[in-house]
Amino acid sequence: MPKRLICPFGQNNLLHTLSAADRTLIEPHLQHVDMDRRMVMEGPNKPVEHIYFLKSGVGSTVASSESGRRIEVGLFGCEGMSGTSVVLQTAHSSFEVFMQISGEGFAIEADKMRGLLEQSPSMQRHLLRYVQTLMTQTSQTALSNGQCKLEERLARWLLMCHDRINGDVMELTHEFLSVMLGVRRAGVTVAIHMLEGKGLIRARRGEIVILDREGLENDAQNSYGVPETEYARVIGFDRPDA
Amino acid sequence: MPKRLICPFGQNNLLHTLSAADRTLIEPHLQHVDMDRRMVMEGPNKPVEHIYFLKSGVGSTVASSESGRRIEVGLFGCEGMSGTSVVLQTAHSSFEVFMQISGEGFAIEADKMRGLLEQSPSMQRHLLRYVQTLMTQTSQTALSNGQCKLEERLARWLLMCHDRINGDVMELTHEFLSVMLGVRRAGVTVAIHMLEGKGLIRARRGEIVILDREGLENDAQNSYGVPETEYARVIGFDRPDA
DNA sequence: GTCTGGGTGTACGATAACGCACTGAAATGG
DNA sequence: CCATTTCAGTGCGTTATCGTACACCCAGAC
Repeated sequence: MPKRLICPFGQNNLLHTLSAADRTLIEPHLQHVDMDRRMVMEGPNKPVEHIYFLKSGVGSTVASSESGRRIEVGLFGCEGMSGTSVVLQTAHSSFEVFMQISGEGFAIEADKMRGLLEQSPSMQRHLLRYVQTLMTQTSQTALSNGQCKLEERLARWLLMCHDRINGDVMELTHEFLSVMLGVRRAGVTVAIHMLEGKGLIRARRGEIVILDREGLENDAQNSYGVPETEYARVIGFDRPDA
Repeated sequence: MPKRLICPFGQNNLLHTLSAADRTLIEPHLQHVDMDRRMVMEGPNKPVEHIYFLKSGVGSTVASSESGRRIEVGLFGCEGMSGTSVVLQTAHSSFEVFMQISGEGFAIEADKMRGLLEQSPSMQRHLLRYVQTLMTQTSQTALSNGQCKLEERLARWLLMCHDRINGDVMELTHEFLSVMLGVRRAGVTVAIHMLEGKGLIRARRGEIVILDREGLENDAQNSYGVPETEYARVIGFDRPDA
């Protein structure tokens, strides 16, 4: 049976799972925004100005070193948010966070968010618990980067992305994936052919379609699943209202 | 000029940098403990029972997947603490956390810690800011695992460990390092010889001595330094008292 | 229609690690 | 002191990925 993060597409699950009181508190401050591909939500060593809760689309957190190496360390969609450093009470982010796949979301000013966190311990608690799942995700990424073959890492990435989109079609170029995974573009092409050869995906120009999700999970060799399970446990998908 | 996390050896810097009021609050609950190598501070999918603030020694956070792959995703000494999932308001940890290099520390029961966090927003804020530096560390580990050669990763690891010990001598076996870095034991042996050949370290049976810290930082090619700088900024090393 | 550029397929030698296996040296413990 | 265990050094064929390079294909622009 396939595991999967059941993302309530078209609404943000972090907001959805807030208590009624907290939702009432935050809603007046949320502005609807279109989030286009490549839109930058925060930048390294810059103060976070806005926090974004996605309703659709996928965002990516990329770490970099002074020597210009880059790699994706986190990914989120309608289950998550940007701006976790505000939740952790530091103004700055060490990472670049930007949109990978266009979508829509809600923005809130960082200062307002800080005020709400102070005002509502339950909201703070909720978002802190989300941060924990993010840490788990990043840790599993570190594990994956250190121990898995490219094919496996690609399978994992596609699964995580698939969880966060509506349907089975993703608009992605090999070039783009190579940046996320921190490998050669040509390497991605080969890995994609492997997965395609096994009938797990279909690749077209600028597009990858998931054909066999369960097969992909198998191929990912358990490098998928840990943060997803944790998310279901610590956040869940139901409104807490009685 | 070498960068370096200046760890106030022999006391815990997170406790040291608390406000006087918060120190008064937490001190009655702290129990002094000897922390031997291999001592387990928390285990995967188990509730955290105690939180440890190290005064000396080094602890390690290891992520694992169902298929048994393991790799270190974080490391801390007298600058940090275990049990961050309590700070993030989830009872459980996804990781195994254990001592790598024996030392001493303070233990506090998880429930008491939760109470203190609720009671003192400033203490919570302080520890949350520490969590942010940990996230940065894990992210840089993910970057390092994905993009750097073994020699570079080893240099980074040795630097991080060096920051957290007193002096330049570390008791470590190749076997042990191979687990931390997620590579073959024989690979570690070769990498150590590289660094030794450059005169950066000296290796004996079960022991590595740092000879040229600045040279090591050079060798690590900027894969060292980001979380260390962030720690200095968000936590610092001075008491906040006026 | 042709041009142009982004995206993809492919090749090939080089390199970093791997898995495995065996040896020897140093510590430990009766 | 000798037996045992732990740790380190080394070799060798194999594999994954790299760097680089080039040709092709498709979509939109002119």
